[in-house]
Amino acid sequence: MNHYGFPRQVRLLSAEDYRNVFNDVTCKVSNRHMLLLARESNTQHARVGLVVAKKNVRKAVERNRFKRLVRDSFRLHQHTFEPLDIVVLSRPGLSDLDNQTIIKQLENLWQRLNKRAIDNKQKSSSKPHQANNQQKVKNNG
RNA sequence: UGAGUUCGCCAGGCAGUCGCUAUCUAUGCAAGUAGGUGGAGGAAAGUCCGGGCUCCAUAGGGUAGAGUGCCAGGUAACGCCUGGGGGGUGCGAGCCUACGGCUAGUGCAGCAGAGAGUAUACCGCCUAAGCAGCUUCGGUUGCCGGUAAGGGUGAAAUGGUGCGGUAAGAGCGCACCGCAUGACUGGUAACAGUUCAUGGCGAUGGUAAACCCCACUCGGAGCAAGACCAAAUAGGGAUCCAUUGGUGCGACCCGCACUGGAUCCGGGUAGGUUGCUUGAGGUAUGCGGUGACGCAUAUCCCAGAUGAAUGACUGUCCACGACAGAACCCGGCUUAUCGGCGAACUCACUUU
Repeated sequence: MNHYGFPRQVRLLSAEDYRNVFNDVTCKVSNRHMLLLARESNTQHARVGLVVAKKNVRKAVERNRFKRLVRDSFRLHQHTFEPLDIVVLSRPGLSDLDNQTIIKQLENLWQRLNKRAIDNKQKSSSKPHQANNQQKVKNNG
C-alpha cells in the first residue's frame, strides 16, 4: 500500500458527493483566499473535491495551478485527517499568491479543520441526544 | 561594422524524490501491485470565417435575407494562401490597399463663398449701340449688356501650357500634353501601349463601409450533435395500409412528414457507456510547377482527461525563463508574448 498516493477513492467524484457536502456542512474553515467545507464521510478515509470559480480565478493556467497544489498538499497530509468529505473553494485574489504561500496556508487550514472535526466528535459523544438528532437529519436528507 | 526588411525555427536544460492519466507486459479470483512506453500550444486563446462529422427530409425549386467584390491559380472549402495588374508609400530591400458600377435610377453635402450641380457675375476686365446724369463736348458715371483670363472662398469652382484670336474674353481656333470613345498590338485575364482614328472636352464633379444595380456564393442547428445500456415517472411506442380535413417541418411559398385503421411490444429521466482520436496526419526522398500546391514511394503512430491527468519539491548550470492550458476534429484569420538562433536581401560607412 502506497502511503502518499492520490487514487480515485480519495476524491469526490460525482455531483451527488458535492451536493451532500454543501447540504450538510459540519465544519467550516476559511481565510482571505480560500474556503474549506466538510462533513463526516461515509467512507473510512478523508476525501477531497475542488470548486474553483472562473469568476475568482480568471485564467485557466492559474486555476490548474491552484488545483494541483491543493491535490498535492492533500496527498501528503491525507493520513492526518479524520474521515471527512472536504470541498475546497477559491476566493478572489488567489492567483496573486505564489506556490510557497498557498502551500503554507493550506497546511494551516488542514490543521484547523482537523481540530474542529475532533471537537465536534467529542461534543457529540458527550451529548448522545444531539448525536441522535444529527443521525435523523442525515437519514432524512 | 552599423541600421533595416522578409522568411523560418526554438519556447529553459540535467539529476533525484513523491504523485496523476492512458496503454503494454508480468502477477493475482479480484481490488490491486511491479516494470516499460506515451502525455498541452505557437498561439491550446478570441470564436471572426471556412470545411469534415451528426441530426433535422434524400436539403430539391422559387422569393426574401446574408456574405463576397481588380485578374488568374491553389484548396475539401474560405472572407485564406500564391502569382500577376492598378493605386499609394519608402533612397532601397520592401510595405499598405473595402481595388466592380454614380455616361440605370433615387438620395446626400456643415462652415466659408457671388456661385456647389439644369453651376455661379462679389471684386475685377470690357463695351458708350440704347436710356439717364455731369461735361472744358474730348469724354466720364450709373442702368442695360458681354466675360470665367485675374483676385477672393473652399476639401472640391468643370482640363493644362503656349500662340493666335477678341471690345474684353472663352477649345472660339491651332500645336503639344492630358482625357474620353473605337480600333490595333501584347497578355488566358486584370491591364498595358513613344500605335492609329475620332471627339473640343460645361461631354462624364464627389459620395455606393448611402439606398441601389451587376456578378458569384450560402438550407438550419450543433458533440450539451447523435447512438446504446438503463433505477424512477408517465401511458404510450414501432411497422404496414389509406391521403379528405387538421397539425408540424423555427423567414415565406411550392413541397414533405405526422395524425385515421390493422398488426406487434416495450418505453427512457438520474446515472453510465459510446461518439473520442489514423487524420484533407507527420517525416524523408524524388518528380511537376515562378509559387501557393500537387503526385509517387518509403516510413512513423505522436494527449484523449470527464469533479476533468500532463504536477510539486530539492539540487545544479545558464542567457535567470514571456504569453499562456487540449475538451469532437481539421484549414485559416485576429489578438497576447521574456528572449534566443538561422537564412536571404537592402542602405550607409570603412578597408582591400
